[in-house]
Amino acid sequence: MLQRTRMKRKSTGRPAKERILDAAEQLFAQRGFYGVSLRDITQAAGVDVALVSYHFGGKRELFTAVFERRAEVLNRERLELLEEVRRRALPAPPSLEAIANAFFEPLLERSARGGPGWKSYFALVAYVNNSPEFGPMMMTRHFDPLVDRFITVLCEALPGCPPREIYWGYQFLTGALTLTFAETGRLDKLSGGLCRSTDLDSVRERLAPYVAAGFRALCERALAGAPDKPGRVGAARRSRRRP
Amino acid sequence: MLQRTRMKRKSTGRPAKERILDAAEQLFAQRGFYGVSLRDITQAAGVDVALVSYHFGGKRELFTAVFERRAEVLNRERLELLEEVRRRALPAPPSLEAIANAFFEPLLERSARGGPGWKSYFALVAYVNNSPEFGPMMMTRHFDPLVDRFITVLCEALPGCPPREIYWGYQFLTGALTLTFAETGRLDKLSGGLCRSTDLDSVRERLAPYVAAGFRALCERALAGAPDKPGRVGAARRSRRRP
DNA sequence: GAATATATTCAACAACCGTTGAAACCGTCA
DNA sequence: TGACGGTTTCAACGGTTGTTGAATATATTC
Repeated sequence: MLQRTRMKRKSTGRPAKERILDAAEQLFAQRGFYGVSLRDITQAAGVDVALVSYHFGGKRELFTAVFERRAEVLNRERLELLEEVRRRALPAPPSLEAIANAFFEPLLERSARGGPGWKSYFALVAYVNNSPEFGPMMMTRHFDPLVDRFITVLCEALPGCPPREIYWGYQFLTGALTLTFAETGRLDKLSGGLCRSTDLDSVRERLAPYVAAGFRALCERALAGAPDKPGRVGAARRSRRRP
Repeated sequence: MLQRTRMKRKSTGRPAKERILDAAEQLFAQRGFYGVSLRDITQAAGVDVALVSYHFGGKRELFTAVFERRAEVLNRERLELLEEVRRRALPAPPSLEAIANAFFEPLLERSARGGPGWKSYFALVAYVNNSPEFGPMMMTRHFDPLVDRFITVLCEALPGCPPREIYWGYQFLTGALTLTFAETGRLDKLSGGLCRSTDLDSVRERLAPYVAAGFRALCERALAGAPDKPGRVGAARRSRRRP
């Protein structure tokens, strides 16, 4: 009677929806949104293509679902750590090192010891953060409240420092962190094996002192009388403190 | 006799090969390698699709051609500036600020005042540098000799500093620079207009002090007896300077 | 001006893309 | 058992992808 025999379903324990998210997480992190097809993803997940439309609605929605899955738990943890650091230092503001550490320590910890999914996730965040197309919308939507809070605490820790300097310092910090999470392996080649970009413990030890010193330098530069528009080096010195 | 009438060619002065490179530069920078089709590019260039295969061989080769076009002139200029900075400081090594400045000043200058092509190009380099797929190969091939030279000079400027620290400091520096060139506009939103990510003069003034202070902090941390594996914070302090 | 080399156009190719609808499978509760 | 709702499979859709070959147009050379 011409009945078709269907493939038995894979049924590898984990529900299909999460298998899709896992596979998409890894592939999107490796090759970006456009570099991966739904068939790449569903094949890696051992699942039919149509399930993406069924469970998520479309490719775009799958992409944001992957991005959102781990964002909230992460933000909560980082915020709690920041407030704890703040409480411990009372009545003084916490050190810049402690603030910076609260910012990226939960990320480095999970990337190093949270399993391969987390590692892919941070590479994906690095991709999104650097993307002119996805970056502004997705990062802003999910991470801005947290970043605002960090900026506020940084301002308290650097009294008298113009907020503009804090924002630029944060920009440099997040850039350094982003490239680290991209884990392109370039540092390994460059250093001839002296540094391994997967060695997140090395990052953990160094990033906080690095950016803390950077913040202080920015603050000093601003307070020590850098004019609004220094132009060339000579002109800057000349126009300062006109008698 | 059924002769087909052909479209007259566009002939907008500039040769087709360079028009393709220009359009590809802008579009690849915006949406990455996979986010742009050859038809997007050739349509923006006002040129037939088949010309890509004819002039470059294929999409991949076009991508690398775009990347290579401005790399050499850039490297030469940066290297000359570095050697000039070095010469001027003799017999002492140049300051960290001067070295860092020589590293990114030619980039910022051309991005700000070199025309839209240059601006797109640096966004493209940011994309490549953060890409796990293209980054290691393309960056290494075109920029490693230059970076090696900069690392050497940095080591001279920080005598006694373990080279490992220099490499990590360079990693953070290039990460901050990369995110800046991506120009996602996120900093603008975050700061409520207080900072503009397109304001490369602000970057120029701040990046050198920031990273120079960071390098010094890394060096001090290494020399001040940071153990090889500090583990947790408490353990690190306890094991230092055992009597 | 004819011959030649280079450049560009056009049409088509097979492969792949995201998405869809209908059918089949599955466990659950009545 | 039978009906039912949530999942999954299958096949197909129209559109787009990178690439190719032949025909045509333009420039160069003798």
